[in-house]
Amino acid sequence: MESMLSKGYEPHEVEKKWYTHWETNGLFAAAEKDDRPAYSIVIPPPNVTGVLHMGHALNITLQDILCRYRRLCGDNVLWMPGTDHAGIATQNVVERDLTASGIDRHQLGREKFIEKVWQWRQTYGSAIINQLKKLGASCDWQRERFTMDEGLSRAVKKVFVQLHQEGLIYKGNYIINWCPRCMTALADLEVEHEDHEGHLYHIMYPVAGGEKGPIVATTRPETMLGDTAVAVNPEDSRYAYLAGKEVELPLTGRKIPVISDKYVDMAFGTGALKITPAHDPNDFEVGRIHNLPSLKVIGDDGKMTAEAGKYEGLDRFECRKAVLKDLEEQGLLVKIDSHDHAVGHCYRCHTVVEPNLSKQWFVKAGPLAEKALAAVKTGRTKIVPEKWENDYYKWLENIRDWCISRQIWWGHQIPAWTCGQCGGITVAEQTPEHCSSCHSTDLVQDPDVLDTWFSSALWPFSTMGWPDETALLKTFYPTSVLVTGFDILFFWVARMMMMGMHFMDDVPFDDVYIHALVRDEKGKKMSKSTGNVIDPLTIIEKFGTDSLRFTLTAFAAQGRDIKLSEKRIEGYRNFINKLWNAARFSFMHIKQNYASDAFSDLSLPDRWILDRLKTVSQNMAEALDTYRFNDAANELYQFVWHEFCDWYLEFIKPALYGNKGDAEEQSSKKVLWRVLHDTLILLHPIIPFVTEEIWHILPGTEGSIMQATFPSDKTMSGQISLDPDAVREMDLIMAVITGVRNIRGEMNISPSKALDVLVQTADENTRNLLEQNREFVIDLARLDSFVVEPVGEKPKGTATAIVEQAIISVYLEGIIDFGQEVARLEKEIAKIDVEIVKLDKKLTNPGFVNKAPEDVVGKVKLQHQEYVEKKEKLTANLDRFQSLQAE
RNA sequence: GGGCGGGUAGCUCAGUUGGGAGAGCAUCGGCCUUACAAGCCGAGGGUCACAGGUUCAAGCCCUGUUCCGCCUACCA
Repeated sequence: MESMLSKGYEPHEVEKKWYTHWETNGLFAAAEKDDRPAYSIVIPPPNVTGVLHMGHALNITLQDILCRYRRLCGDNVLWMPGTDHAGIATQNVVERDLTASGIDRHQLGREKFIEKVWQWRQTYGSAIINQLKKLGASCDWQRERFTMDEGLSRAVKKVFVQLHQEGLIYKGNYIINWCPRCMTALADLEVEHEDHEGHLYHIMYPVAGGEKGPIVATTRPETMLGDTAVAVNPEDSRYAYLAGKEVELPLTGRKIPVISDKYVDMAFGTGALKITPAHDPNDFEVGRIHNLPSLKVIGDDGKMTAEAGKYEGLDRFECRKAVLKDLEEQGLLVKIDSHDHAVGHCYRCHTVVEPNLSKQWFVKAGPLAEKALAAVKTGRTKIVPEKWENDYYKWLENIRDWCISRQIWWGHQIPAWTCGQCGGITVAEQTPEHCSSCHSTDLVQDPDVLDTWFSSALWPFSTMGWPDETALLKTFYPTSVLVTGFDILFFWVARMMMMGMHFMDDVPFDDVYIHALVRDEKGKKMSKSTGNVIDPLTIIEKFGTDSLRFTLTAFAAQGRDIKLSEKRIEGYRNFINKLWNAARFSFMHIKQNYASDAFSDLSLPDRWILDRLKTVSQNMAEALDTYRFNDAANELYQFVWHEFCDWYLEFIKPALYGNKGDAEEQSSKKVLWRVLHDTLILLHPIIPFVTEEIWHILPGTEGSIMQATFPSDKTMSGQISLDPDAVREMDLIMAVITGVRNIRGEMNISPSKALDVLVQTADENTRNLLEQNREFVIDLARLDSFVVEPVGEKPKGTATAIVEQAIISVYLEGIIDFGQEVARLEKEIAKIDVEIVKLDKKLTNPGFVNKAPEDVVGKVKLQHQEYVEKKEKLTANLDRFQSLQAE
């Protein structure tokens, strides 16, 4: 069989084979009702038009690890998959496609356009899903959902109607963020602020009659055309003379009042503030209080309106230039200061957002936020790492109403109808026949659609069939954990909490695990425009999925971003290959099923590796239970490579080759089978493909490794117990071997040259231990002779290493120049001296000896003594060498 | 403006109640030892950003400084 196994692991065929196998055999399927404990995760639905990026890869890998792990633990696992309709993003994509063929969506009309988008989804919507599958995602694909599905749309309507009835959704005229390119309103969250070096323009507004008046300061001079007042602080003596007067608004000929409001900061700018209620949220508020008219001078298309007079039709930024030029000509532009300020951009197309007066729908967020806040404060839902809880609190405590209407076509159309007769609004789940106010049938549905995040907020329960009371909800809601990046903590997590508490009367998830962002090797956010993206699919093509998964897992430390480079992935690809080869080697010797064989005649390495296996299993479980993914990965890496491969396999080779007698051969084969078997299961959640492949070659396994049982006290059934004696004893044996190897390496002695070694120690236990395991030492240190004796005559012409109490002497006569050994010993002694000085300082400090806990003092004393003894032995040797040299 | 995170080996980062500074990669030396050169054996390398403080003891706790990153905000 081993001849069938290639020398290097080749992932591609293996991955395809097993993914198909898992899926067609229903191994990802959750049971709606079941006696097993339920474990559930809803996927953060990727945009239906999206392409897989590293963020997804990390996010999916971590969820898949948890799901596979919980299945191995015997849970009934539901991983609910699906996609998000991503209103603005998707509409933009399809529009761009139309534009390419010279069509405007308005030519097409709403219905045709939406049809086009559905077609688009039909064609490309499965792309992202297939990419998730390439990552090995073990989602229950039979249950895949889409936010525009019939069922989910029903949930959206029901939520909208109920919130409206409860007064938590309202329509009103307010300042909102407007993207002139997407031609839609945006929520506050959807605006990305960037610091810009801008200017603060000081403009003189003459008092009526042309005399000098107040000077206002603004960063957006074009908005002056929409000013309806100038405000000053009532306590500002500089402007007292203006109270109640009017000033002339330059370039317009309009007269506007000077009003007093203590909102104005006397210290900022000139202390006189222009008021533009239609284009600034603060001004809007001031205008409301003072009953000022609102004048909209910037249109929804970003061009100046008729209200802007001669500037009509100019782009807003062109208009800024024109206004400044005209003001300058009239001598009214007093001064220009440079001024840094934040400018809002659309998070979808990066156009500068315009605050605009507009009639929109809003969610009254306060009451919903309270419950969401309490759920985390009381610990009902735990956010991991905990530090994110603060951000969560802060945002919810200062939450503002949420603008949910979007002026696009792709999305859930708002279930509200305006009456052509009385103007009343009827909100209903089903298309109403009559106006709820005047009973007219002249009804037109609101053309706007809802914010995509409105429907994603319902995801944890809408995907499970809500508003019906389904078995799925009963079994799996609340979900066990939500795994996501911090960038959507507010967008999505907080809103799911609000909706979950309000409509399900319970949190949507017990835990929230917030993972890092994946960046490039320089720490920059990966983006297409910067061209620094590492494409997961390319990586998979090159290194295989398991390599990518293991890399991401090993770097998924809590609270820090992941800087990824190909070099790293290559390193973990080597690990996969190492595992593959260890298995290949094992299968040269394991030809039968040892599953039910009791252990007997265990050698020291056997006992040791079983102890390590058990410890690692426990650590692995603990790490995954607390979302310390990197710890889990590193623990396994260390164990597999540096304990199992580097030591255990080397130790048992002679036994496997039959050089140690039948009993030890059988014993080691049984243990090898068990360790390989359990290690594969431990690794499977992180690297599912290679483990499944090896699993099927391992004699005695049945079915998929997905159906195996995670190693625990139960499965180890008392056969494998912690064995601290074995660990201690092995540490000594390994130290002796390393001591000899060290001398060999430092002295440049060829590895093929077998050495003669003498170990002297007064400790009888150590002598017995070394005698009992002498074959191991001889094999791994490559010795010709190995003598163990009580301390006696010091040998001549040897290099020395000290392990615990034992003096290891390697005969060098005829091999090496003794001067080299002198240098080596001096170096070694110098190192020990540093340690002794450090420990001396502690022990001569009365504060330490008196105040430190006894065990700590004891430990230091012991350590000190050990170093001193070691030094004495090395020094004695050094002396002999020096005298030898002198001869 | 407010808040948060970070600064540990050449690089990327671990370091969970304060008690012997770690890993991977890179570097250097030696090896085709019949699972693996995507490998094996060994070695070197750190004033834990800086300055104070608490403590017998600080990478870890406190204060300040500095640099970097991010989030958030209606001072025009």
